[in-house]
Amino acid sequence: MTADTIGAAVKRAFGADNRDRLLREYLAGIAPIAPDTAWKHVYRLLLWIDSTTGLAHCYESDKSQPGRAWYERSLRFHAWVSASLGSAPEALRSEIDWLFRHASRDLASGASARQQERAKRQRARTPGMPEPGRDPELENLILNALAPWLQEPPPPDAVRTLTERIHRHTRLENKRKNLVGEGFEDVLAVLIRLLPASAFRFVRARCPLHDIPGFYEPRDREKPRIVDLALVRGPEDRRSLITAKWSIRADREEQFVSDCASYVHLERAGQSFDYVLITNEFDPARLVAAAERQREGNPLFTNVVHVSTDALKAVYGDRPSRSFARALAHVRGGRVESLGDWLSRLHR
DNA sequence: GAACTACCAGTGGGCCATCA
DNA sequence: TGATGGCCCACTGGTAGTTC
Repeated sequence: MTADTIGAAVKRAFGADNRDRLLREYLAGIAPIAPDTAWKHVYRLLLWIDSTTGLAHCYESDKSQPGRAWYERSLRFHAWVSASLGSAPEALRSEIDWLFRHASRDLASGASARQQERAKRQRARTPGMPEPGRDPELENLILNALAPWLQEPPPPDAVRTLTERIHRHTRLENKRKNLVGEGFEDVLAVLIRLLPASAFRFVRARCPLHDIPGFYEPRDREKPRIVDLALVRGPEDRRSLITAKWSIRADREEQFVSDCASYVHLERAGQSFDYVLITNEFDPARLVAAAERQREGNPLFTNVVHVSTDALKAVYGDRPSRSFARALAHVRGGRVESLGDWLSRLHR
């Protein structure tokens, strides 16, 4: 990659080009990937620490606060991930979240001097305006909290620099949402490509449906359907259309059915295909809903794949009740399978 | 070709209703 | 009353179309 292309990538540090560059950097020397270790790479690259609990994120932040039910489950998840990745619980932070940490680094290095110079010229044309980054309420909050330990007020510039950094940190967390969404698809695609003796002849993330062999172009003025991840494998060119969702919400569950109906509608080869859900969702009710969802009397999904069913077992604990027990029954029955098991079967 | 706008699809957060 | 489930929101990057 040339200096120019690195510069272009860093303009969108969380965009597809830079994600691709970072993934190649992370995976250099790792290939081939053993299927049963794929989940470790997914977690090392994408899993993060919830800053409000200090624990690895496995459920919504508000329900994982100390004292609430998911705090104990988050503690178990954090302990399990730490042990499984060979890390101390306190050190897990630096073991995971690789993609976000490196994209953030690129974002900081990409904040160009040229942009700052331009901002200076823009402000010079309209003098007397409030300075960017000033946040008097936040400044007061910090100064009041630290007052007992301060011998004298810090210089205004130092306070402003601190508030700017806090704002930058908050904005960065918002960028994670996009990174986890498309990054999950990217990570799965590269891991599948790096399986040993891969039997796949077609692996593409965010693939237009009509680019997959055996599907029609969109009709009339219909928009092209985009598939999260598409695979074609084996001597009979078996097709797998994969919806990859780090987490699931009820409003997205309806989309699974309509997407599948569109895929069936636009199939032209007259052959069946697999419709697969890959997720890191830990909510048992959502997993059960995905496992049991029907379409025309058959399971909607050919396979329901979780990044780590061992993590699910660890989180749910020894005495699961109600929906937790039901989700575990699907795990034990194989309806919800681990990423490693699914990859092992696929690439044989 | 650059800059801008509108729209889309993805995510987690958070509020609130329901249920056991 | 606390856990759970449903829904909507804000925010992001990507893309297509338009304007200059």
